[in-house]
Parts: sequence; structure tokens; C-alpha cells
Amino acid sequence: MRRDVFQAIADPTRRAIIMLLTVGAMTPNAIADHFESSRQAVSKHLKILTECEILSQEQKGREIHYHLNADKMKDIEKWLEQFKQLMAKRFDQLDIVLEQLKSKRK
Amino acid sequence: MRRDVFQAIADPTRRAIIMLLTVGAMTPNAIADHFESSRQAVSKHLKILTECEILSQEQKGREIHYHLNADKMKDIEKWLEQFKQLMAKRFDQLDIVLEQLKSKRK
DNA sequence: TTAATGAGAAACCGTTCGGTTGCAAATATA
DNA sequence: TATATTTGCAACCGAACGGTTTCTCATTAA
Repeated sequence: MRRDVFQAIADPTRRAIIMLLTVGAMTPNAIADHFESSRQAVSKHLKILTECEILSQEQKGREIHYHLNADKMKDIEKWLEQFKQLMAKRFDQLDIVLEQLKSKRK
Repeated sequence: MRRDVFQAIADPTRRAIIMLLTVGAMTPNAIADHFESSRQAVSKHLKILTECEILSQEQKGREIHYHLNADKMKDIEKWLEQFKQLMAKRFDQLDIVLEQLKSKRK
């Protein structure tokens, strides 16, 4: 069972939950109220998000407050950054090629 | 069948293919050479990546060159940016938000 | 012209996903 | 104490996923 940030944000409902929890911690019922999905369906999403450490639980009596761990989102940012760097390198090489073409023309 | 950028990058092999193609266009066989997976398995990933417009095909004789459409990656960047803005807002207006939540719960 | 190569398509297989239903445990309320 | 609420968990279901095998169809090379 793969359980990483990329797999976590693949689902639109989970992306919406993440966005919702930027506002602050919430209970499963409160979260489910914001969606068409049933409480149990939302609960499954919460489990997945917790397992890959995007969310953390805080028990308060019979309620559980789900907190967002914004730091985990940096994994995606890192990957994107890596991608952009590779792309930049590619264009650097392109520049070199274009320079060579220019000087050849002379 | 959901087919968006987020679902596309959920698979580690597909993320690797994206990284590989930053260097330049490649044929399915050339791409498959870089992985443990079979040509057919890679071909399926290429199909998915093409369907959500991360890749584009260019026929050259019996070969097909797969090009990267780096622009599509901006969808992820946009989402991340949106997320970060919400987080910033959270810290700016934490008090206001908490007040709103209080009254909403009633 | 015949053989080899590059590639997609279809059929199949086991696993995972997202969802529902039903249940049990803990806490709060009457 | 009896009841209601909040929640997680397990079993089940249909669909999608990732992969393999086999097949077909172009295109290129001998």
C-alpha cells in the first residue's frame, strides 16, 4: 500500500479537505458537512491523509480534531522545484546550441 | 476515469518519466530502457500522460517521439500557490476565522 | 520481397480505490 | 442509569489501476 503525498493529493475530495483545514482544525463530522460524501467516506480520506502525515489527530473528549501539517506539502514543492531545475538545464543546453548555430553562420 | 495532472503524478514511474523527458523527446523503447518495467507497461503510462496532456506525440516514420508539455505542470504549481495563500491568510486573520467558526457551529 | 523492428490495442489478472452498510466503543447528556 | 452522539473499524461491492501476454499493423532493413 503506497502512501505518499502524491497519492494523497490525487483525489479531489482529499485536496478539498486539505484546503478546508488551512482555516483550522476540524472534527470529521464538521468536515463531512462540507461535502456530498458520507461521514464514513470522509473518514476514510482522513485516515489516508493521517497515514501519510498530512494530518494529525488531537483527541478532545469524544471528538477528534484534525490538524493540517502544512510542512508535508513541501514534498510536492520540492519535487516541482527539482523538475523546474531540470527544465532550466534543458534550456541552458538549448542556449548553447543556439550560440553554436550563430557562430557557425559567421 | 479521472484523468488530471494530480492523478498522473501519483504514480512514481510516471513522475520518473516526466523527469526523464525534461532532457528531450524520446521513443517508448528508449524510455522503457530506463526502467525495470516492460515496454507495454511504460506504454500504458505514456498513454495516461498523453491523455492528460502532459505529453504529446510526434510521429517520425515508425517511431513516436514523446515530448514533454512543461506548461501542464503549472496546474500543480497553481494549486500549491492557492494552498500557500490560504495558509498565509490563516495566520493573518486567525482571530477573525476563529470567531466565524464559533458562530457557524451554532 | 521477406524478415525484423517499433509501437498501439485488446484481453486478462490480482490489487487497490472510493464508497456503502452495519457494528462496536467511548463519551456526553437526559 | 439509560440514551444519544461522535467516531473508528470491518466487510463487502463495483470500478479503476498497474502489469503481463498476445496480437496486429506500419515501417524499415536485408
